[in-house]
Amino acid sequence: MPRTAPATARRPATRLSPAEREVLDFFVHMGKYLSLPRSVGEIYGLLFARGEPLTLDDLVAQIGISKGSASQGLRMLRGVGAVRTSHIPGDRKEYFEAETEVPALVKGWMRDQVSIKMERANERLAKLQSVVEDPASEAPQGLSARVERLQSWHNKARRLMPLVSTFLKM
Amino acid sequence: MPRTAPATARRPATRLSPAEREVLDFFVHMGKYLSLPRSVGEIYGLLFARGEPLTLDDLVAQIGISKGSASQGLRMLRGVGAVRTSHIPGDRKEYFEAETEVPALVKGWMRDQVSIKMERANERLAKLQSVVEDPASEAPQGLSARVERLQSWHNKARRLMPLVSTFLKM
DNA sequence: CAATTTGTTCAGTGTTTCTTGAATTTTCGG
DNA sequence: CCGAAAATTCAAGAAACACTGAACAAATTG
Repeated sequence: MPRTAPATARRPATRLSPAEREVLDFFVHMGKYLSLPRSVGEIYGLLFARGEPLTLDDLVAQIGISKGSASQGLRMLRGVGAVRTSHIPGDRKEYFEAETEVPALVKGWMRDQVSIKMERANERLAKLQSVVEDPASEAPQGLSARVERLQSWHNKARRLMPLVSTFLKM
Repeated sequence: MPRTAPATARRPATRLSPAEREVLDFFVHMGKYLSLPRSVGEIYGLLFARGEPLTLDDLVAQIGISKGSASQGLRMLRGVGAVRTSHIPGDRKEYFEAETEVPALVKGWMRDQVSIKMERANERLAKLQSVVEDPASEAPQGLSARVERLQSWHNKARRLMPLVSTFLKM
């Protein structure tokens, strides 16, 4: 019976310690809750585990992902402030380090994920409201009122955000 | 004669009013923020727009999705409390109605999405902590402290949840 | 209890999203 | 500036996810 490789074959990463494996795994799973690709969780996980700056090539070699994934994942992580970069004089490489301060992470996440989406939601809601109120749109009975209620709750949620931010930074 | 449909054919939904279309669209987009499949946004959208109970077949016909999708989407929506069911005496059909009260929606979402994930995260974190503290796991310098900090922030977030709930129900 | 209507399940298929790796661009030490 | 090293881009392939539709199960009715 020909032994077919399992569909979920893992890549040949250089050895990580059990503790490091566990950290990667942890962040991969947490990342799933935020719909982040596996590679992003792995990258942040390794940087978090090590606690010291690593180069892109380090990440590629140790995790066993492609340079492309590493590059894109790092850009994303830098974008939300989860990863910082630094340089060593006389060394051309870029060094990446995990931001492990939760308040900083929350701040970046609020800014880049939550606020933008709130803004978008607000625009869409305004558009919806105007369409619904146009008689030509043939809105069903009572829809206008329901949409209005949605709007008021949306505003409430917006007012809540700063509170959450404050709380998590205490 | 075998009529072949184009691969990306849109489904032939029966006519929805412009207002209804807009509502579907709105919830499809909001659903994306929560990684919900399009069909779920459409189903909730139509129920929200109409504001009255509809049958599964109504949804299938009006939105233009398959019975399978409708059934699964409705189960999910019922699961989080976004849709209620009812019956009409002497009618075999099941009727579905949107829960439009935001406090009720928040409650269901908290219970089914947030709390469960917090619980899972907590378990994983505990496991991570125990692995990291085991000398055999060869944890890098300082990792143990970082994980501990993570734990304390997690607890903080848990304490925040009831606050958010309360605020949104005011 | 057979016929009919309603709702569910799930294997197959289509679509979206992620990853890879080679080509390309950028960077900086010499 | 030049050349090699570092990083990015992106087309193609792989994997994950959603949708369909037909088979099935459950419920109701004549």
